[in-house]
Amino acid sequence: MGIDERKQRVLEAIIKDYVATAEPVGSRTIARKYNLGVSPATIRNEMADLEEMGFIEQPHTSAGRIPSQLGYRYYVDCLMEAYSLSEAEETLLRSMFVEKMGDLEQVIQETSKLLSRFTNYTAIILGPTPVGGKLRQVELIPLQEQLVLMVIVMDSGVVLHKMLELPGPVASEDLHHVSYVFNSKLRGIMLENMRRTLLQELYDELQHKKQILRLALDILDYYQQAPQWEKSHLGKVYLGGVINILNQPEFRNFDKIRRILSVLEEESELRELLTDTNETGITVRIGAENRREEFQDCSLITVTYDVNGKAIGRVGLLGPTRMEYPKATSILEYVASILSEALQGYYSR
Amino acid sequence: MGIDERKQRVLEAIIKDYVATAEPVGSRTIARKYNLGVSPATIRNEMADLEEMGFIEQPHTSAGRIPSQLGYRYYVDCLMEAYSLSEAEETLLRSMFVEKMGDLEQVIQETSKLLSRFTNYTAIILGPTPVGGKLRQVELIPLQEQLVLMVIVMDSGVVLHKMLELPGPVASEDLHHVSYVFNSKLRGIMLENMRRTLLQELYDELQHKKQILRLALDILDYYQQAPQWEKSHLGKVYLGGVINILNQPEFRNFDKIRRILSVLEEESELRELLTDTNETGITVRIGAENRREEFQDCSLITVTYDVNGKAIGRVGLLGPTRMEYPKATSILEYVASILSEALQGYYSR
DNA sequence: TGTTAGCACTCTAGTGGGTTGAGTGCTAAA
DNA sequence: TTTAGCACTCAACCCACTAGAGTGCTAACA
Repeated sequence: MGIDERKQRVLEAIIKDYVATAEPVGSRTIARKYNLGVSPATIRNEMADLEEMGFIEQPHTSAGRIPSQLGYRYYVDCLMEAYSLSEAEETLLRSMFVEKMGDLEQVIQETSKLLSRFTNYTAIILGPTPVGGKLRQVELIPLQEQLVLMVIVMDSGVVLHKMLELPGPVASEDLHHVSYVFNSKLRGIMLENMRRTLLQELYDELQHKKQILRLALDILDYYQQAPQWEKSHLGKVYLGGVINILNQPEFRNFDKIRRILSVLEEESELRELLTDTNETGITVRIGAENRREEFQDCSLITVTYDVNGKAIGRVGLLGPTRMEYPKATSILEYVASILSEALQGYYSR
Repeated sequence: MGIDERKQRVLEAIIKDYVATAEPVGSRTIARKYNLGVSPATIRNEMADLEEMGFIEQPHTSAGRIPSQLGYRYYVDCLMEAYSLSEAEETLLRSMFVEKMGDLEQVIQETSKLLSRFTNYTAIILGPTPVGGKLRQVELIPLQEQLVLMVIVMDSGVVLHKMLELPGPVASEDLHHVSYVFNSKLRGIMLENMRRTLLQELYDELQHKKQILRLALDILDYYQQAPQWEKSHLGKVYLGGVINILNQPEFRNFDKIRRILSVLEEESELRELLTDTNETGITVRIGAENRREEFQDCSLITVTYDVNGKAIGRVGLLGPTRMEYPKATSILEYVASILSEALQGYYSR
């Protein structure tokens, strides 16, 4: 049994109606609201077929139908037509977008708010990952005798900082010297290759200055050891509009909300959620397609944003499976594009 | 009508029981569980008095009593005896505390998680405010021809950064020179005095180098203009255990939760919440004592943390008015003290 | 052969009455 | 002043009933 055109239109009608109302859709409703030119009885027959094929389901005998996960998937893959933002919407979005105010972090934070406000879903943005980016500058700033703040600025404008505790007191000039050597060696190197690159060259440069060599090596060791440090290599996660989850009728259930929120509270979970795909374009995860069991009833749409043609992070929208897919994807893509554009400014070309 | 000792004990019993069970407390329960040596009837009389005085109230005629806001206030001020953490608890807390891993931000973030896990309330921490602190180092890092990243490191280890767009292209050496001048002039100056101090001295230093003077002034102007920048002067807000709100039976109500979460989502609201007092010690805000109407049913306990005897931020616990005040305050104070201790390490003395 | 009207059937959600039980206030006795 | 006794109140729960939406099936129709 194939899925002919009329079945498609019935499925589409069911999805559209259910997305709009969050109520199971009956045959009469479809016949009335979406003029397919056939009677409810005929639609009932089609619905029975669609149900058998697994595209829709019935909460209980005397209720209408709701789209199944498979139904949404089919809709997203085959049926849905692209929603194109109107001129007015684009202008509005652009006008709300805060460009180049403050730093990168702020731009992204604001973007997540904007996105959630515009869609009424929850926005999740993975910030630029330092890993893969190139170093621009390293500063070692002495705070106390044995305490140094290491500030690393990436080409992308991402700023990392880490406190280093040195094994012994160090003269300020020595530290300065190490800073200088690091900088002259490191510019343009990838963060993850920092240690390797440096080790090779430090000896040449500093062999006549044992004391400083020792210090430089200590710092590198410190860098290597600290497992916490690695975390900051992964890119921060920004959330916007978590509150919107509470507005979805399907989440009017404390247990569900608790479980979803507990995932949203864990930065590492979110990062995983956004990074478990390598696709560069847009991805749509419907219900159980999300690995996390807490997101059974959620869909997550993500898209990369990029600078100089290279993807550097992901923007996501989390909502119920009953999501406005066409609109959400369009807005998401548009916002990602203006974010890319804005970030372009921060990046050296 | 005074509040004699027996009334106190009845009030205390009601509060303790209600805090533990979240159910209205009846006279029988008190007579049974808290041996005051009198019958339920006597307790009923006392309760009638307490109600008349406004310390307790009745949800409806045939229910027990619950403490009123005034009742909690009296309890916190007069009745409550300090809860002292056991050796074991202190050890456990200390062992879970992550010291000097990574940077300041991470320590505070982890502290908020620790605090919320330990108390089952929501932790809110206001990070160190750059304002009032002293500058340690300023770095101007060129990213593009007209784009400069300004990194400011405070004595406290707080790192601020801001993107500056210059009106025209600038040679890297010039920028370096400005960096150098800034640094030599600024160390030890308070952030908010930066501009004033610099203006006075820049002329002396740079009058022979018109081009660089111009640049330096532009940068200062930029700093002065940008209103967004001011925000980062205020100290970040860290949240932990938002999920715990959902576990309180009094918040099993979507409207309440939505309203509370919407406040928690706004960093500025939280900052206001924590900063609208100047008291240096512990503060307890019960119900409507919190200005925000959304927190009618919440209590917020806050305490300052400090370094070198100077308060630099606040740690707070947000829970229902039915809070375990003695335990919460003790844990909060202890955690604030180990946080202070840990931060001491970051601060130059 | 596909479509449709008609109809019996199913199941949820909502309503209203009755009961239970916890807790109270009042009164009178100890 | 305390306490036992008692009538009273009220939320919460249970249960039966109804209304209504929606279905599947059958038989007639184009």
